[in-house]
Amino acid sequence: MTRLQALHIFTPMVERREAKLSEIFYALSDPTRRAIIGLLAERPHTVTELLEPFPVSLNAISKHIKALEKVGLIDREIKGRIHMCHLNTAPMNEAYRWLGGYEKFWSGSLDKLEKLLNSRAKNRHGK
Amino acid sequence: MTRLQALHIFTPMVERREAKLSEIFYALSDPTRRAIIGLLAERPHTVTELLEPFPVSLNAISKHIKALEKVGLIDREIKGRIHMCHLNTAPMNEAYRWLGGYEKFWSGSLDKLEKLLNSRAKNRHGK
DNA sequence: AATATTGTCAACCTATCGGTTGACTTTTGC
DNA sequence: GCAAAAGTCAACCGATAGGTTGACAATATT
Repeated sequence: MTRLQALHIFTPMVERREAKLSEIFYALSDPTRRAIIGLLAERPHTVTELLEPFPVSLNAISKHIKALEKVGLIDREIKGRIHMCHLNTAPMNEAYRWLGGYEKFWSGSLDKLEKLLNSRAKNRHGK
Repeated sequence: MTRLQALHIFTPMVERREAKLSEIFYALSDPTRRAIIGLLAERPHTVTELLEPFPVSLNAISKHIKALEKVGLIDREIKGRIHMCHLNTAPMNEAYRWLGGYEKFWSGSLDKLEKLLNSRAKNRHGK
């Protein structure tokens, strides 16, 4: 039983990280939300500025922003009635690293697989 | 109009790629499906083998497999009554590259973002 | 031939999602 | 002071997701 087969007896820590990963992937699964992220990658935007490109209501955008904020992809800076939205890519890093764990399959390089397996032990000391 | 603001006039090609990206992210947003992928990364599994670690019905797993198959993450090899499931990571590559487009934000190498990153967290050594 | 095994399909249930409209609060500008 | 502007909150709606149970088809086993 070396595999992660006992999903239901995951430790709370791993369980939480799994849940977080699910939320991040889900947040990124909506094209409007990804487009919002794209806009914020250029510069911070207000809510109405973020609304402008999309053929939906202000409320819909407000919800998307709230969803992105909840998973940490957006920081909100409130100044009077203006809500300035800033991109925070930190949560993406986790998803990126998860996918990166499978990079060996498409890179076609056995060296990379070796390197990955070797670096797995000391990975615990990262960050 | 340099930005991708006109989301609704995306070309069909880009539109399709966007849709595919949404599907992939969505497929990865479920912890059971990610765990299935983890198992298949070791070796191919039959449907019942994939069922074993999870406290759900066979039908539920069958649905997850079908979902993963639909987005191309699983190839099914049918031999008699046995359905052998193989992992196909190719679709992940697209999601990986999309996220990679934002790598600069957390790698801390872009001048425009130095300020933001510095204000948010202490500087880390480059890669 | 009879039975167990492997897996799908169909119907259903509940929860949630993304969208809407409408009412409301707070801030800003005239 | 008052109206416009910027957003949120609440309620609702149609679609869909993930789960279940039950029936079924097809292949192996005895």
